[in-house]
Amino acid sequence: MSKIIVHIDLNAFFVRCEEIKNPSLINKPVAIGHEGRAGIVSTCSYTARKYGVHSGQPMFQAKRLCPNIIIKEVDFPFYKTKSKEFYLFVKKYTSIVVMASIDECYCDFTDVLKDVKDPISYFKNFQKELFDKTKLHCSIGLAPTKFLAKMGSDYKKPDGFTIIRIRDLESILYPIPIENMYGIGKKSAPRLKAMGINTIGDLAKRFKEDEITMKDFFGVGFDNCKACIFGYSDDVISLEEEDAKSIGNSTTLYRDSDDYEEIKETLKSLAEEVSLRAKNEMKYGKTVTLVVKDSEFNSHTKSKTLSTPIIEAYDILDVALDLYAKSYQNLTLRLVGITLSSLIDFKDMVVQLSLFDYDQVEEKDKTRLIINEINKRLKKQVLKRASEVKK
DNA sequence: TCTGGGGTCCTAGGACCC
DNA sequence: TCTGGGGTCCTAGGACCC
Repeated sequence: MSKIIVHIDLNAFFVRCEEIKNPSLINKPVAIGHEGRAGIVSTCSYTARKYGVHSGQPMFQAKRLCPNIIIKEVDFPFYKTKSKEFYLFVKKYTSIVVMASIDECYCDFTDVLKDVKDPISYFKNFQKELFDKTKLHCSIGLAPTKFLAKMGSDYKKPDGFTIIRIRDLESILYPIPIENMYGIGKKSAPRLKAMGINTIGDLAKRFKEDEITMKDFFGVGFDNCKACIFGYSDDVISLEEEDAKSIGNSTTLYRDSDDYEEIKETLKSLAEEVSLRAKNEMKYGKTVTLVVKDSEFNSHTKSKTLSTPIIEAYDILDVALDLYAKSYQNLTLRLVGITLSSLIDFKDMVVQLSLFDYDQVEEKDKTRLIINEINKRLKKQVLKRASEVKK
């Protein structure tokens, strides 16, 4: 028996949130993003899309295409609140829900739909109720796998509902252009097209006829890709929280720069931000990566893995400055970023430390553990205060 | 004024150990 | 002194997604 996997996507989510805050924006061309240097469109309204505005576009281009466009700054705290409302709403329907990002989730409806005669009216009602309760719009995909459910929710927007069963692969999935397939990006799509593969159906055909070429193209992703397009890929919604693998912060400089002091100041605040987040998540990290973009927009990374995990801003900054001095002193930079990875949980750090004779632990490490504990308690207090204020 | 910022996963080469 | 194969870790880069 195949499962019933549902993918729910909140349509033009950021824009919709802004419309909820300010209903006069409804039916207007709206773009979310910032207007400064290097500003790009994060999301835009369906009205703006009619002018050719789309996400990822430089803001000045959006303004050129649509001079009346209304630009709103990203308001993450509010979007997170609405996202949480959405999650709790879905949770009332099925306990098996996992948010895949701020505006989409995967759910398992296998048990829930057992006795439902008419899933179409069931989900139409779901959409209506979601709108009544949260004022959010959504598209829904229902299928036996996560991949097909995702393709389903993308099939008709906004407010769409699409079922893709195995017997619908030919009629629904296969006509879809290859560039719209989840997992095929702007590098792979042209390469596939050059091979005469223009739709997912073409890809399926090629998988049947010429497995050798497909293995060569997809490498380790071959099995999964094949499973996706023939309808037997992953259908497990795991409720276990995945631990973050890295914590990073980057910023485009006010202007391209090779000025050591200016870059040092920027790196300092990036290191502070990374350190703060690492402390909030109770994670130490062993690897520091310095990310830069040069004035030609090429990305470069340099990383260093330490024997001792670190969390303090000055430690992170030390490594980042060292990497900078070694490799990028003479480069004019457009963007700089710092990422902390090879993360180790705070509680595992304590275990690691206790493996040593405690007297041998350096005084500064003891201090750090105490600082961390204080941060943890402070954070709890802040959250408590915040929830009290809300009430 | 050309092109953000947050991530994950994969590849490939080199160092090093057994 | 020469030979080789497996495994792990580190580093740099790149594709992709939201």
